[in-house]
Amino acid sequence: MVKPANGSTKERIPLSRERVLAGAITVADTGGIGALTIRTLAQELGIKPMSVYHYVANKDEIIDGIVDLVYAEINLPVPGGDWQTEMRRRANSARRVLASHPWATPLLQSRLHPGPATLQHHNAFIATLRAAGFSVELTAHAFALIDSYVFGFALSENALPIHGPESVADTATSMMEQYFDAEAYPALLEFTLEHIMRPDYDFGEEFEYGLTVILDALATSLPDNGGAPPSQPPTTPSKPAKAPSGTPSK
Amino acid sequence: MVKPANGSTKERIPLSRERVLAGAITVADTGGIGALTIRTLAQELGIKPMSVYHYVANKDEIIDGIVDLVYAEINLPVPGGDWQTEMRRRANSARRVLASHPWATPLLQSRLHPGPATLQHHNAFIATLRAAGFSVELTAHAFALIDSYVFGFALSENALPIHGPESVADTATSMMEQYFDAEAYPALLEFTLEHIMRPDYDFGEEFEYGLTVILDALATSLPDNGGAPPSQPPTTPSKPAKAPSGTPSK
DNA sequence: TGCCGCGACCTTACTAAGTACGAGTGTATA
DNA sequence: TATACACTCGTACTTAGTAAGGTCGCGGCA
Repeated sequence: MVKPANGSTKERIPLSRERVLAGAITVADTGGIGALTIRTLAQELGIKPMSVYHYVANKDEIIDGIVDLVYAEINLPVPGGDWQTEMRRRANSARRVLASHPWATPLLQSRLHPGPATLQHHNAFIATLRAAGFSVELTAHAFALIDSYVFGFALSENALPIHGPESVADTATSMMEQYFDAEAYPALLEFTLEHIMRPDYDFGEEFEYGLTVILDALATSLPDNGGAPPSQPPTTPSKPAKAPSGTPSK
Repeated sequence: MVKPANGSTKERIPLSRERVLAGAITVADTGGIGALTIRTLAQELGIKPMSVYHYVANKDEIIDGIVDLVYAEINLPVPGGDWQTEMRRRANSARRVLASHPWATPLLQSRLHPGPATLQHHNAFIATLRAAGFSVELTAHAFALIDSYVFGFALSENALPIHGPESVADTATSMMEQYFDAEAYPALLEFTLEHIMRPDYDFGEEFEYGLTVILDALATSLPDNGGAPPSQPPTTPSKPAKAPSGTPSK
């Protein structure tokens, strides 16, 4: 009745949990998690809403599923490699991934049912530090510090109205305009005018600075800090001149 | 008829925007933002749903309003004071405030319509650093670094199932149990057993460590770093009392 | 061949939310 | 007393999630 896979219309790929979750990510990427409803998802998949429930128990399971898929996209650090390099690679990967799935940032940490990719990710993270000589305690410090920073940064970054220099400036302008006496906030005004609204302003560039600060600090806390000097923190000049993370690669 | 029988005197405190927002915070604190609906809010206030709309245009305005109230609760840093002390005080205050309003953390940065308390907060933050001799650029670094950390940490902390040592351990246990072969994640397992599940484990204690790392690093980046040695990063016995990176002495 | 069961997908319908519209009620002032 | 306005509420429309159960095609099996 409906249409057996005859000529004109599209071949019917059988639905699956994977297709459901992939569709959910597409919808969320396009319109935010707010746009992810069973109905929009069904539309994206070309099916009727209730069919989704053949593959997932409820919407929460969809959320858990796509969060795990996001974790799966993040580059895992490799235990045994130079830990700073690995941490830096993972951090940059995480930032990139979260930038392409902005809706995920507040969810990553808050799910109570971690999936396999999530567990594998945490496992690799911890293993990398332990293999580099971090004590359990220092690993805990590093975990909290790095991930608070990385996820917090992603949160801030994704909160920016739109990305790209010009739109930030536009937004800042209109914000300052409509919110009455900007003169009540002189420091904020100066900061906005002299920094945020500069044409070459790019908040994303701040990421490297903080990351370097954090990794260096952890390096000095390592017991066998074998003379390896910490990499230069990208001193005050804004550009962290392509941080060569001081440690020799193996 | 539901009304109390105090016919003559009008016990009824007149509704107001303030009461609406305060009620919204109460509801959100009790059951999370998910529990905040116009209907639950009306119930909390002892009124009917539509009455709310006399004081706010829509639910979004309620969210904007309560976010600004949360900012208002955070201790402002005082420009002119010792900047590390001020930053530390503000950070601890922010953490406390966010712990009492866990629903707010993902919202703080993402609102497009900052209220007066929000602007005042940012203004005080920036002014404090500028007054301490931070260049505009270093202020931007510090802003991104500190706030990413503070909000990121709050995000992680609030994501913990419940607060307090024992419940974390319980959760970790059940997580490891139900998620099949914990042996696929040996480092995670070790970490969980030897650290997370220790009876005296308290994630919150990590906060000071990271905050100190960050403030010290910023201190060394300050041009007039008047010989003041950075404070010791706390805990972690095994560490050389070495000044953190950035000292161009090398 | 005809029936059965099953997996995949769909129809209907119930409930909870946000909120538009406009009517009731009380108080202040003309 | 009449009019105006502020505040509050009743009704109803719309979009969510999802419970219950229906339909259809296919591959066994008597």
